[in-house]
Amino acid sequence: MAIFPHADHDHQHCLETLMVAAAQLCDHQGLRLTQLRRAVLAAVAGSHKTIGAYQIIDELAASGKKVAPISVYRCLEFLQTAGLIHKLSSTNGYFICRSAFEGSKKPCGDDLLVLLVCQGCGAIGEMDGEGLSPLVRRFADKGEFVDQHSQLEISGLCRSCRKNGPADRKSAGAQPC
Amino acid sequence: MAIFPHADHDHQHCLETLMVAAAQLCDHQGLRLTQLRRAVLAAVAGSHKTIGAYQIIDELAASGKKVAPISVYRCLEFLQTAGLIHKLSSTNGYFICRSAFEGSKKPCGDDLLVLLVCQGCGAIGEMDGEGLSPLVRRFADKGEFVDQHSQLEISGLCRSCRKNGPADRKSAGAQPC
DNA sequence: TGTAGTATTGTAATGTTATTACATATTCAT
DNA sequence: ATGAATATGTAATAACATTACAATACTACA
Repeated sequence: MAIFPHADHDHQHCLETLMVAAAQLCDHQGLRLTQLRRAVLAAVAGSHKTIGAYQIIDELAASGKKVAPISVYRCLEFLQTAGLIHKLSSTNGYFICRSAFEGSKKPCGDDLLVLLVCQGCGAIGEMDGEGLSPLVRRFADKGEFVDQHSQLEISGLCRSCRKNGPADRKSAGAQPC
Repeated sequence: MAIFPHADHDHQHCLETLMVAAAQLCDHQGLRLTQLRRAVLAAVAGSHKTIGAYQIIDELAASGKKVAPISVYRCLEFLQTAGLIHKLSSTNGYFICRSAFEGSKKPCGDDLLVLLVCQGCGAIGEMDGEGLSPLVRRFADKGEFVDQHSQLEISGLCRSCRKNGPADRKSAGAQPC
């Protein structure tokens, strides 16, 4: 899969892969992927962009399921711990872990994330942090610091937003990018 | 200056250096460091940790100056643009730019930040991102992405928090670390 | 199977962070 | 002085997140 999926990719397929992988992953870890958690996961997995907690609430409400904020936050925390989703702290948005989307059976350690964040369409490209790890350790050493978790957020423009120009970008909310 | 200043360093000196440097810097850039902006800057500069917008409001109120949230946010945005402060997105906290604390006369480009964030005492160590820049470009290239701004947040424990152990850390709010 | 213990979800209220919209006041250049 | 631009004030509200406690649903094991 490309780091930024094409606008016309088969997202239904992404979703199916994810749900199967998530079930397996939770099973192996002895975690319970309940109905509510599944619903929240599906909402987050609706696109390759971030989604806010209250947007999730709205989506669930739209499909007839009324859930309180706290319930959604509890699910989000569970899913983060399980390694199925991540949080983009600069926007308080949640998004699916790439390795989960790709059907990985192993939980994604989130101790080193590298994220490309498109300012045009909001798409998130998650990359493996190869090469970054030693650098992080070097930074930490310099500060006599012991690192536990790192996140590199790179903001910019993805290919299609660069091509389409600023005019097109604003309306990009609907497309998967 | 060490990346994490010692608990017993002369913080008054930090403050004075900062205020002089800030005035010069704004002057050179044709920016107006008004009284309100100065007050907000001073509040942020009260420590080498992050401070929340509403904490700033409280501090100003305590010294007799009642300010609305929006005013503080406007100042914070100004100060960020001027390169005097940064925001730690994972905690929505604001902190003084290291180069401003050190009296630099040039605005700090904030297109590449490397931050050590101590989970014990909340101190922020800002490092120059030497060595990271090419890596960021490599990550971006891989995703056919054009990067504009990057922030690497490294969470962990600073030296003194590691030494003092968990018991001591909770109460660390008062000391400059 | 019953039951105790753990995990999950529900309910209600509230806390925290940030923005919109519009009015007023201050500063700058001429 | 005056108009334009910049900065701040006022009020309301939006957006994000948590606390405290009650009820329900699973799991293990006698």
